[in-house]
Amino acid sequence: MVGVRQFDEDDVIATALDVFWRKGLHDATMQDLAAATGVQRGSLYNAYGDKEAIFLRAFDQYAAQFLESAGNALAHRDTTTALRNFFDMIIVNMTDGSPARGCLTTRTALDAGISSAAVRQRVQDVLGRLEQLIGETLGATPGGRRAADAYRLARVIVTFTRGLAVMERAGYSRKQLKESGATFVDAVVGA
Amino acid sequence: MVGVRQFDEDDVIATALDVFWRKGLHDATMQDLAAATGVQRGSLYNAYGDKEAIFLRAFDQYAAQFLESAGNALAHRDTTTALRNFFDMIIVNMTDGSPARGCLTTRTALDAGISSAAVRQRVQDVLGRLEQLIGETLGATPGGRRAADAYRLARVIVTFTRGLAVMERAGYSRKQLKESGATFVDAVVGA
DNA sequence: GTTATTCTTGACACTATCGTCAAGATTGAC
DNA sequence: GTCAATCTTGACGATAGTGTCAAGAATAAC
Repeated sequence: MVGVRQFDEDDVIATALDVFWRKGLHDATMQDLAAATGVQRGSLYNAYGDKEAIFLRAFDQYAAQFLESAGNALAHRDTTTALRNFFDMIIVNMTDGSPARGCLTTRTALDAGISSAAVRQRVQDVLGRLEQLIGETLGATPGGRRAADAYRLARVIVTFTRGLAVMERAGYSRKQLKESGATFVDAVVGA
Repeated sequence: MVGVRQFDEDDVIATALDVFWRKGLHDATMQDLAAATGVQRGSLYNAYGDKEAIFLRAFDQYAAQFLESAGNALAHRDTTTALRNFFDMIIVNMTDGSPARGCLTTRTALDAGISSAAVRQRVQDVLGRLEQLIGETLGATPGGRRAADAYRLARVIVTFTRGLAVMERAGYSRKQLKESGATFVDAVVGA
């Protein structure tokens, strides 16, 4: 290696994630990324190819961290506690920052101008793995549900979390989201 | 009146609604609207001012029709039946067309590049009125819930419908959405 | 210290979109 | 048929974004 890269790639991706999280893939421009990272547009093109490539790296990092947090939150013997933790985590994740950043996965799923198969696939992967995690949690309950029921319910829970992300964008406060989350958990699992 | 308008305003708004529904406020361009309606860009600017004004008209029409459909679907004595009808309506609404158009309200709520207070307000209005409709339905059940419970649950139901809209965008089929809807209704109300 | 390689930089060409405007076309009212 | 108001049309300037490229800067290896 000669003529060495002037910036730390991990830093750039982490900063890019923040930009994409706030603006969305479509609305974040290369100029935004250049300004936020302090790396010139040309260098970014040279290093990564194009905006989508940067997004994919950032999203992968986000997804890994997100799924790990979800897994941790769900790691409780008591299903109700596990789900409460999980919802707390989800809601904090989307209401964090000022102004709040919302949920990147949901924003990306709704981003109109995305035809990229790679991006769609990532979104589906995150949701699928989340479903899996929750399904395992529900099925593993001592004297728990039948597997089919657990996974059907897991999908309902994932769907509800997506709904929370939309409500956050619509202007509902963290407190309101938490109340809905609690009501949901009581209604669905507590019963 | 002299120099009379060459197009039918209702037709234009209806066509514009279709364009916005498919592309979103941000991604639909005046050129798209001009091409779809057959009315030149300049004429649209002359008649409506700008894109947002057209969107607001189209969205109002959409919201009125949507809330009426919701009200009809919910108009059943039996709460469970009412909710089933409601979810059928919602899911058909978002999976209709090919390719499916998704949910306009949800898309608009997530649209990143929207700073317009007017637009945000419309989204909140639709969700608020929907909550109201569902709350009334739940509260009106013979021997029904306490009002506070009904409205808290109504918000959970609205949230879940938003989740369905996201899942549709993520690639879930009408059939899968209906299954989740049914599971949700059973879990939340059937219990 | 020289070299060869890689990165950085700023300018460039291209495309898309917005909103505006003057000139022309249209038509109801008289 | 003429007039006057309104609509339509196509062109314009401005802005913003994309991706590319040649020239220059930096540095690891020798």
